[in-house]
Parts: sequence; structure tokens; C-alpha cells
Amino acid sequence: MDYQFKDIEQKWQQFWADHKTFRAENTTSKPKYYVLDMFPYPSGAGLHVGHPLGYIASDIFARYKRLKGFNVLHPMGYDSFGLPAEQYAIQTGQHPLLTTEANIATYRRQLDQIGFSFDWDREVRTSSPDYYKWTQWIFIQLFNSWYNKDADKAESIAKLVEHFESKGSAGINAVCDEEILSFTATEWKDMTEQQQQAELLKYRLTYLRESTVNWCAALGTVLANDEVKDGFSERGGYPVEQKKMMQWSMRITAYAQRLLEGLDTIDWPEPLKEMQRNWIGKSVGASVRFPLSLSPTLSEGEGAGKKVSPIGGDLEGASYIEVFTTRVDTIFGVSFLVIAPEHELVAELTTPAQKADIDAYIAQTKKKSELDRMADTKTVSGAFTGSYVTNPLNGDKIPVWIADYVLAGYGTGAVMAVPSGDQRDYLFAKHFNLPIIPIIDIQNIEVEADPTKEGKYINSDFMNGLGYKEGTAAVVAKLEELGLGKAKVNFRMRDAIFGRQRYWGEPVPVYFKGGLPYLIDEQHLPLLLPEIDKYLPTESGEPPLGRATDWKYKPNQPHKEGEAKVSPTGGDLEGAKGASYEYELSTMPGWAGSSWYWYRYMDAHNDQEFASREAIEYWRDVDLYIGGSEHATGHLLYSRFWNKFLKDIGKVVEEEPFKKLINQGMIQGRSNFVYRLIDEEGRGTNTFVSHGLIKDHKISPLHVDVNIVDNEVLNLNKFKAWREDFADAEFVLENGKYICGVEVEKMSKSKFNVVNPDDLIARYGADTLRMYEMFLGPLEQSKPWNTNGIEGVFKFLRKFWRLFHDAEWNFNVSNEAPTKAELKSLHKIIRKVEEDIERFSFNTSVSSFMIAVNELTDLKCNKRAILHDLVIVLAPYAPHICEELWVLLGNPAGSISTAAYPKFNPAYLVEDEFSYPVSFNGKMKTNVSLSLTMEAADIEAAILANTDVQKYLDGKTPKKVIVVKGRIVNIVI
RNA sequence: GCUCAGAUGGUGGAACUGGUAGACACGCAGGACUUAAAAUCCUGUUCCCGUUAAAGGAGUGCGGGUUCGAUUCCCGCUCUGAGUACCA
Repeated sequence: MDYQFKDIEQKWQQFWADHKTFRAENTTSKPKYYVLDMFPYPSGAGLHVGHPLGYIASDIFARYKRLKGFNVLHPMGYDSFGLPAEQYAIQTGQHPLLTTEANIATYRRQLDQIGFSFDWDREVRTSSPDYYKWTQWIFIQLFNSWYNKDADKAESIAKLVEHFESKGSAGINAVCDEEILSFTATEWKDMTEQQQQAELLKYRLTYLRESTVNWCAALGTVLANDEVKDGFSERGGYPVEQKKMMQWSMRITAYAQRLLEGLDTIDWPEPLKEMQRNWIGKSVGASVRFPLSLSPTLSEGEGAGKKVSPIGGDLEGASYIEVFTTRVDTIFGVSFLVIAPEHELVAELTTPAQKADIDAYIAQTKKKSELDRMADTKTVSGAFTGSYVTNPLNGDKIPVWIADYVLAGYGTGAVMAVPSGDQRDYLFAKHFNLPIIPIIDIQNIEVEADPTKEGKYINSDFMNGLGYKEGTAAVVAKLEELGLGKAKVNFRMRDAIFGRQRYWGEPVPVYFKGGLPYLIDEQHLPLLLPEIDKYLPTESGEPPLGRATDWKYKPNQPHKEGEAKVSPTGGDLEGAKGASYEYELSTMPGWAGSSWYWYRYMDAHNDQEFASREAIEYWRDVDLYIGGSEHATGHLLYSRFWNKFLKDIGKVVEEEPFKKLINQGMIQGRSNFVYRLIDEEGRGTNTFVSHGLIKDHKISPLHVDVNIVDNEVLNLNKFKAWREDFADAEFVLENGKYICGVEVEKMSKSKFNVVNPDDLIARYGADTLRMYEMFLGPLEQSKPWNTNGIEGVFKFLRKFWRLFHDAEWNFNVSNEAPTKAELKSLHKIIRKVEEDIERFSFNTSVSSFMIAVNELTDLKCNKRAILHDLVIVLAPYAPHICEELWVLLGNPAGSISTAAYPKFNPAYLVEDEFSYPVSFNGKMKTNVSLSLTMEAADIEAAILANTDVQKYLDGKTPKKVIVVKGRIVNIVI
């Protein structure tokens, strides 16, 4: 029979499902290998041809590893909480669960059609209560933990309480809020429970705090920093504003240093690691306190100097401005201080004389949107507060300005300006006529700031003559001695907001009592998402969960049938019979469920733990993770954070979750255009001009469905049928064809450039699609999808099928011994595919398969000994056709996935002769075939004696002859 | 602006440690089969000059350099894409 891909593919997909061929065992003597894909959000649009690219690559890898004798875990699931389903619910009233389930069904059907070797028994869905129970459980663990800097790990809150009870707050070195109380053990015990809980909240790894958030009014929710791009929401592109709100946050900053260091231990693409490094944004520097020279309330006019403190002396009222700097060595070059317009001291510092100026400037800043403020980096603006601080090292009086180039959210929201060394400070100083003090001998500050670290200090008191390193050390030592500064590391990364004012997400397992959050008991998990009437905020502006009726925590009522009455943690049940408490109304953000899902796959049905100890100790971490680089600063950072936390509390065993990561490139759309002729009155006609002729006509371009265009040639009949108004379209053709224009754009329905894998599978089969997606180019490279060329892969598979069949399509394989040439072809491909897969170069192995099949076809090879191995080697790429041929070859019933990858034998590739390319001055001119056993001197003699070579020499004596054995001969004349 | 990635025929791409540039495939051209078309098969296909074939010259974004030899290494530049953005 001819190659009947439809029957074959259906048959084997059924076989794999029936026999659970790809089920992974949690205990086996085989070595483990965990191949993971980033699980998809099941959108209503289904899969387009770009989505499976990474899945195909990982599937090939997983199948290859099985052939190599590994116990492979290769699971798939759905990140099924998210905004689109909810937006749809708001519009249509349909429960997000229903649309999500329908979308998942579509995804599953599409995935199955491509023939992936997923272990579907381990499927996870983040929106399923069995799953989000454990997301909530992790939240509880975070709430019950604090970060001990001395131990450099997370520890139980109970341990912190113990410490408070015995020693008070002394000796605690924690990552926590800025305003913490300092107290003795007795004082702690004297606090009310309310006060204690409020204090503990400042230490918990997930905590509630009033913070400035990215509020997106159109979506009705806050967004994380990585969900905001240029002042607009990443999803939907709605404007985002800054707003102060009470919010749940994750203390990811506690892990900043470990997240940074961990990058050096994992095999990820360098650009992606760089993105994480930038996002974490570590700066090493110092914090310095500049004492206020003068209480502003006393500073009538410019009555300077009266209350200036002596250097290092205590100021009454202990007022100072703290700055963070990475160049503390330039402190003698400070000629002014700049604080953010939002800085808390602005009002206090502003003198009556300057009040009008400052108020005007603040008003002007507020008017500018975040976007304008970022875009406009050229204009220098600012205002003088009227106040001064003292340079702690030389007592100089330094004016304090406000300017919007200083950001309230970074460092301390204040900078010491050194115009000689910093370009922004330089421009500011020039603009407002402030002094520019050179501090390094070789500094050139004629036209711009010079941030050099070379040279010796000048104008710098005790530092004069020192270099950068000694100078910095000396300044830090001096500041520490004065108690006015110290070395400090600053991170750009902020704590992550962990709450969304939306419905379709995990409920936060928290209720409120006396305005403070308490955890619901672990045994009551999962806290189920309640049913509500509409998916909109309440009339009073509460999140949608506020609509749920009687959704309250009732500690005195049994939660499930047959359960005993329980008290809430930390609760006080006296007199609380029948009491009920409000639940948290915001839900968890999209990244909650995806920050630990790879562990759930290890033990997907466990209802006692998120995964068993044994499963985690066996599978440990993900060996290969494939996904898009768009998750660099979101999912991939949060996942590493949760993983480190779970490691700290002893629940997982590896510090990093994803050992090796590959980014598949984005598949862009490739749009086709037709050109509508415009008549004299400027109206569109129903005539279309071929692309090559548009210069001569007045036209307007129009997207045309790429599925009715073949190699840029428009199918005229399909075009007429495509849209009613084109039914009687006319065409201006070139060479009898209508040629379309081409442009690379995003793949989207509105651009008519979406190619659906279902269509391609119907036409060519899954094996062709799989191989073609790989053939397109290097996995990591972004490229536009172009179906031109898929025929080539399809022809290859037919040609491969034909190797096993005679002219009448009868299966016909010979048992003869293979020839040397046949063995050479086979072993070339055995080695090539092995090398290519190990370096994730899938496109080159597809070419090599074509070469192998071309060679074997030319050799008319139908030897069983060759074809048996060839089928195994191709199986990861084109599994269906290989399963079928495997059975036809007479192998025992079962799947080819249990076969062993053939062993490469280099002996078959040994050659006796080599056709040496002979170059003259590096230009290849001719080939001379010689024995490979010949040594350099003999080769040189033989080459020079060759008649062709003699001809090129033309009687001249070569100046030099380079002979590289087995490679090349180069003659210099 | 900064950081990173990339630039090779009409197209997608190959060339793994500096050693025959353009493998493999698409497209295109010509041919075979066919009443015809589709499908299939065969031949050719970097460009220029020339041609029966040859022979020659140029050539991996641009300009330099190192080397017997550079798509590959070094320096400078242009363009494209991605990330980031007053980060003190």
C-alpha cells in the first residue's frame, strides 16, 4: 500500500492511548530523565502552528531518551486560571469553568493529533480544586515563614515567636518591612494578640501591606511589574496607573541574592540569565546619611549656618537624608542632593520662600503620566527646596533639590549628585548653575561628566592621591566610624504583588479578624471558589468574590460532613460560637499555580501531599525545560523563588528546579496581500493588481487569507469564493498568475495569516508536520511560518516508505547482508542524529535523514539489517510511520519506543582514500584522490606530481606547501 | 541610550574545533509519462563574463586586520530583532 498516513496515525495514537505506552513509573532501575514543556493557557483560539514547535522538540527529545534507556517523565497540563476566560465570562455570563473545559478539550484533541508521547495520567489543571488545594497549602507555608538572614534561609514563624518570647527583637536579622518595632521579651508578652500579629505580618514571606501597585482600571485589577509594559497592561494593552492599596505581597526580595547566584549553576541561555540579572538588579555601594543643616521651620530667609551640626555630631531631632550610591568614593564631589518629588521629607524641607516653586513642580510631575516621564529623559527639570544638608565628610553646605529623575521607588528615593562623575547630575548642574567639582586628576569634564575610576583623587581631603579601590575603602571606613554611612547592597527587584481583584483564580486561604489576616486550617483546604451571579466587582467596589452569598469562615461549624469542630489558627474561640469571619476577597495571580506545577506531575494524584517525598527524591528536578523567553522575568523567576522556599522548608531536594532550559523561537505570522485598484475618484474597484505591477497603478493593499495562496500565487477561484464581494473580482495578472505581496507580522486572525495545524495534519499527516516544524530552522531562532516547503518533507516520508516496498507497493524487505556503502549510510545517520539531538539541532538531522534515504534509494537498499535500525533512529521524529514499519518488519507486538537506539560503529565510516582539495593561495582549484595512510611528505610529493596541479603551477616553484592530513593541501605561489 | 542576539543564493537554511561556501529542501527552468491536468520521475539552478563543453572573475551586511588559508578569530561601522529604560 501507498503511504496512508491517516490510517497509520489514527491507529497508533489509539494504540498508545490504549496501552498507556508513555506512562512513566516512579520506581525503576532505569536512570530518570524529566522533559518538561511550559504548559499552555488554554485559550479559545486553539493551537496555531507556532504553539507546538517547542512541544515537538521536547517530544523528540523524550522519545530519544527512552530509546537510550531512560525512564522518561514527559507530562502535560493546563495553566487554566486566567484573565481571558473571565473577560469572556463578563461578556457572556458563561461560567469560566465551562469555557475553560471546552478550550481544554480542543487543546487535547489538537495535541493528540500531533502524536505526543505525554503521560496523560499525570495531567494537571491549575484551576482544579485537587490542584489549587496545594497552591493554597504553599501559600500557608509562606505565611508561616520568615527569612532569617543569618541562616540565609526561610524558617518557621513559630521559631521567630519563640525568639521574641525569650529575647525580644534583639538578635533578629530578618528580611522584613522597614518599620519594625524594637522590643524586649517582656514588652512582647505585654502586647495584645492584635499587636503581636500585626508585628509578625512584617516578617512573613507572604504579607499584607499598603503598597503602591499597578492598577489597571479597565481590567479591574492590580498587575505585577512583569505584566506591565511601557505603562500598559501586557494583556489587552489597557492603561495602568500607580495607586496605593492594601495588597498581598510575596517577599521575593529575601531571595534576591540566591536567585542571582543560582543563575551561575544552571544551563540556561545566556540572554535569559542576563534578563534575570537585570531584573534582580544588584548594585553594590553604600548608604550615606546627610544631616540636615538647618531645621527648615527655623530657616527664615537664608539665615544660614546657625544650627549646622558639627561633622558627625548628633543633630537635635536626628534629621538626615539617607542616600544610596554606587560611587561613595566621589563624595567630595557632591554639590547638591536630589530627592524624589514623592519623598516623605519634601514638605518638611520646603522653606516658605520656595513653597510656590516646589508645589508647582510637584503638580507638574503629577500631571505627567508614567509613560511621559519615562519617554522624556532629555528635559532637565527640578526645583530647590530651600533647605540644606551637610556633607558628612567635609561639612560643606549642600542644597537639596527635588527632581523627577530620581525615583521614589528605588534605593532611598534620594541621591547625592556628583556632576563631575554622573551625566544626569552634570546636566542638572549646568541647567541650574550648580557647582561642578572635579575630584579625579585625569577627569575631563569640559563637555560632559566623566565617570572614570582611573586616576588619583583630588579636592578630596584625606583621599587625595589615592586610587579607586583604596579610596572607596577609606571613605566607607570613615563613614562607619562617624556612624553616618555603611557599605550596602541594593536590589532593583521589588516584592511581588500577590493578589488580583478577579474571580477566576485561587482563593487566598485567609480570613480576617480584627482587621488582621488569619490562615484557615490546613485540613479545610481547598478553600473552594464560590459561585457568584456576575463576574464583576460589587457595587461598593469590592472584588467579584464579594458577591458570593454567605461565603464566610465559620470556625464553629463543621466544614465537611462528619468533621469535628475546629478552631482557627491563633484564634480565640471564647464566646465566638457561631462567629463568622470574612474571607480574603482577592484571588491569587496567574503565576501562583505555575510556580510549582512541575512537582505535581511527579505525583499528580496524591491527596496527602503536593507530591510524595519518594517521588520528589526520585525525579528531583527538570532535566530539560522548553518554553518561550517571554517568561524570563515572570514565571521563571517566581518558580525559582518558590522552589528555593520549598527547599528551605525541607519539602524538595534541589536548589534550582530547571537544570537545562531552551527557548524555542517565536513563530511569527507571514501575511499575504492583494492589491485593490483605486479608480480616479479614489474609490476601491473590484479589480486586483498582481504584486509585480503595483508600481504602475494606484492601489490599496488588502490582507488575504494565506491558506488560499500557494508560493505567493493566489488561487483565483478560492479567492472569489473567499468573500462574497470578491465573487466577480477581476485581476491584472503577470505571466498568467496573480502574485501576492508578503510581510512578516504577528500571527493573528485579523491578519488572515493564521495557519492551523489541524489543516496541515489533514493534508500531510502529523509525522510530516512534526518534521517540517523542525526542518524550518534552528529551534531557538524566531522565524515567520511559511508552509511553502512542507511538500519536501512529505515527499521524504513517502520515499522512506517506498524503501520498504516494491513498485506495486507490496511490503518487500530482503534478508541479504548489507553492503559496505549501505552500512556507511546507516551509521552516518546513527551518529549524526545522536549528535544533533544532544545539541538540540533538530533541523540538521531532518536534512540528514533526507540524505540517508536518498542514498539508500540510490543504492536500491531494502535490506532488513539496515532498515531495522533506520526505523528506530527516525522514530522520535516521525513516530507513527515508524511504529507501522516496525510491525511490518516483523517485530514482536508492542511499541518501537521500547526498542534500543542502535549502536554507532565507527569502523563502517573508515575510508582508505580521500579526495584532497588542492588550493592555490587559499583558492580551491582541483581535487586529487590519495590514500589516507599517506604521510604529509608523500602527500606533498604526490600532489606536486599531479598533472592538474602542474598545469596550475605553470612551471613556477611553490613558495610553500601546507599539507593537513585528511583535510586539505594549500600551495602558496 | 544600555544589554543581548542576528545578517550567507529568488526563499527556509547547512558548513560541528580556522581547511572544498551554498548541504538538504522550497521555488524556478527544461525534459519524461499523459489526449490533457494532477501526481510521479529525471536534469539544471550563487552571481558576472563567456560558451558545445570549457576556462576565467567576484562572492557569506560594510571597511580594515591576523593567517598559507576567515562565513568562522580580532578591531571599527551599518542595518534588523528582542529585552530594558532617568536604577543613583
